[in-house]
Amino acid sequence: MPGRTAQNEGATTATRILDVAEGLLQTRGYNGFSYADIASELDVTKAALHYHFPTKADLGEALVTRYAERFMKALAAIEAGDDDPRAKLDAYADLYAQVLQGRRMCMCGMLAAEYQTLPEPMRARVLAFFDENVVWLERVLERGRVGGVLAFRGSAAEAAMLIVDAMEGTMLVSRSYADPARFRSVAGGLLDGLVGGRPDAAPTGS
Amino acid sequence: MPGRTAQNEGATTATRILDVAEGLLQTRGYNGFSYADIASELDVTKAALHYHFPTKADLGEALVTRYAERFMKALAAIEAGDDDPRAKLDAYADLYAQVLQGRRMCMCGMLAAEYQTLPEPMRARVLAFFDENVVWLERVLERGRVGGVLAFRGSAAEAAMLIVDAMEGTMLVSRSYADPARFRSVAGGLLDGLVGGRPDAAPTGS
DNA sequence: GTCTATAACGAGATAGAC
DNA sequence: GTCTATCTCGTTATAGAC
Repeated sequence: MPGRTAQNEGATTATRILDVAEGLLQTRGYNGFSYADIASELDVTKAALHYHFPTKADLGEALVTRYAERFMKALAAIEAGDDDPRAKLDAYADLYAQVLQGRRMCMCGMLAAEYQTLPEPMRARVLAFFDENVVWLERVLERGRVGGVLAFRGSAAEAAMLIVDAMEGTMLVSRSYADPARFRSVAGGLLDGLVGGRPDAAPTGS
Repeated sequence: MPGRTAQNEGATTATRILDVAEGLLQTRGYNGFSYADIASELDVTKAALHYHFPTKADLGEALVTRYAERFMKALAAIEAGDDDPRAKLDAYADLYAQVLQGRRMCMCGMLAAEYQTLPEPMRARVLAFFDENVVWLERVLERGRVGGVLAFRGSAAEAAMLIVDAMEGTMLVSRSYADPARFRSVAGGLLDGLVGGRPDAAPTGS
């Protein structure tokens, strides 16, 4: 990739703005960065940013829309693979683990914290992201149960919500410790305990 | 309680400031409220607030310190009870459920999202809060396992981290949906699946 | 301990030249 | 499409009277 810089020189300006703003949003939150921050990283003026994204609400909506679309494509890619259901769940957890690199939080988890301060269009996108995650997981879980390779208590919908919420939560906490290994340990332990798919290790000590 | 108002007229001014600021912090985040917001709710001037808490960092540190102390006292109260370990875990989840009323997020979960923008003293308090939660849970889990009433995979430390992280995560997501029932369902499902303590319902479909 | 007043700065946003 | 310049407002914080 010749000529590429940290700000992705080969891309359109709008895309480069989104790339920088995305990093700031996932690191500092929607209320934790300004147009001035983006401008200084890209070495352009604030006015130029307002040409591409007139208001911060416009920018925020574009950011969460792009993020959600990219995430759904990644889910579709996992879906298309020929792995077994447990491997799909591991791949799902790995999506979050990748985001956690560079001390980034899941964008929608971050926005969930700031939910009460968000413009309405952003709120709707955040909830849609969680809904779509739950639907995807529900399908994987249900198929795994029908196929006899996954076993879990309760409904697939409840298990799916638990997985989404636990991913967001352990990401949130592990990021504060700057410890991606903590995330991997907790996420792996959740999947082991929830759906099995491995030789059932006898609980120790009893 | 005669003479009490929503702003707790009977308390000292510093306490009333903390009460209002606490609600704002847990609802909107540290970067989502200002001294002007507190002043308008209490009907005092911003200057009066700065007398009690010179800087916002001072206020933030006082808030997280008070919150953590109160939470640890609640944990000690559960510890002192003669309930069985599973009941203690349910009581633990109920602490979070109570916070979620009024659309509030756990203060330290909220601050974990904003971690990168926090002054160092606040950061340390947030991590200490999580550490103390894990230590408390670890003890409950270990005693339950030794006593034969709890069974879970892996180490007590890993299970404790999973519980803390999942509580924070499901709180974060459920609050966006304004749906405390969602929290209760997911938190209950986690404890059922993780530690049992109930008749082992056979997984369906396999 | 609380007030008025204001300083000092940064945020989001716009006008108009180039 | 990007710039300079500017505007308005909100935010944190301080000085000094009461």
